[in-house]
Amino acid sequence: MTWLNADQQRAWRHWLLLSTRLPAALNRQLQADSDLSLADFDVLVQLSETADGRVRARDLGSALGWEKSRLSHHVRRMEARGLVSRADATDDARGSTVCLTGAGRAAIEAAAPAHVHTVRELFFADLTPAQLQVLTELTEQVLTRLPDPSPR
Amino acid sequence: MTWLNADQQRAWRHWLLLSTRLPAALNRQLQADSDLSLADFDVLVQLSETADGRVRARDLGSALGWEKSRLSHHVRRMEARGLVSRADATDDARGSTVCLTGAGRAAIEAAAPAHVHTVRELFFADLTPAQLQVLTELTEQVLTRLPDPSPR
DNA sequence: CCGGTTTGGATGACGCGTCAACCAACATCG
DNA sequence: CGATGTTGGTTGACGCGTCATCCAAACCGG
Repeated sequence: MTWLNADQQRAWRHWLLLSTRLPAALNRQLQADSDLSLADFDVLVQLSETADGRVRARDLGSALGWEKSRLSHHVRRMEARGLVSRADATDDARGSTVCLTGAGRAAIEAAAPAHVHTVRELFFADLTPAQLQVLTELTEQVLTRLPDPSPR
Repeated sequence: MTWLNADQQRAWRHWLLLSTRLPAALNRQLQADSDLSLADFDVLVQLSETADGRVRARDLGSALGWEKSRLSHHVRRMEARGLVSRADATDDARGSTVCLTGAGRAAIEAAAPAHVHTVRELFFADLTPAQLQVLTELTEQVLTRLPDPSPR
């Protein structure tokens, strides 16, 4: 069996560290400043990008790359906090539609500036265009090799 | 306020996706093949790298970059499964020492080959040396800018 | 030596993410 | 039409990670 070589190990440990700490740092900032989680933010972004602030749950899930169970749990919690509401889909009696509430819209509008600022500051601040390009290629390349998350 | 430009957005979304899906994929593989989580694996690696398979809890926590509360919870769960045991530290009456059990050693030895193979396959397979170097620089660069996780 | 602070660790509560199971509404094809 | 899938969504259980809180031992200044 071949273990990773020294360079790979170094890259791998740093990657693992970064891919846990960066989201954690963003979460803390969002939570402290706006009482939202990163996942809340992602949901609100999707909803606020549509004209009427309503998205079919199925489409929301696939846009976010979430399992339907995860989406269901999360939307339930967000609904309890008044950020979104749920309605039945018009064209499919099984379906469900997630709707952005006024409070939800207010929350993301209040949260976005500071969040974007933090992302820029923590991640993009010192990245050269060359690094950015390599990063983009690299992530896309690895993502294509990942097994598709099976819709459970 | 300046939102991210198109390149940055693309890189950012891919990054976010990858930094959740790659660990998830590894977790699934480890779980399915060896009934271990990625976190279990990390703990076992640390323990198995010492001569006697014992590490002071404090040191284990800082080696992993974990909060002490997280470590405490995790070790408790691993202890319940027989992978590690706990003992009092000899030199400090407050201290606690985490010890690798026979079952723990067997578990990591059984899990390592397939796990390493998956990491290589999913992440390093098609990475060029140039990409690897940029990735290493980039992660180190960003990590230094991250606020230190306060030892709670 | 005594009082205050720091350190090492445990615990309970709570939000998050996955898995397994379930159910009702479509779809398909005999 | 009816049997047999498939799709959209929910729920419960459980492991994970953070926060807040607590406690005892160790350290440190006067």
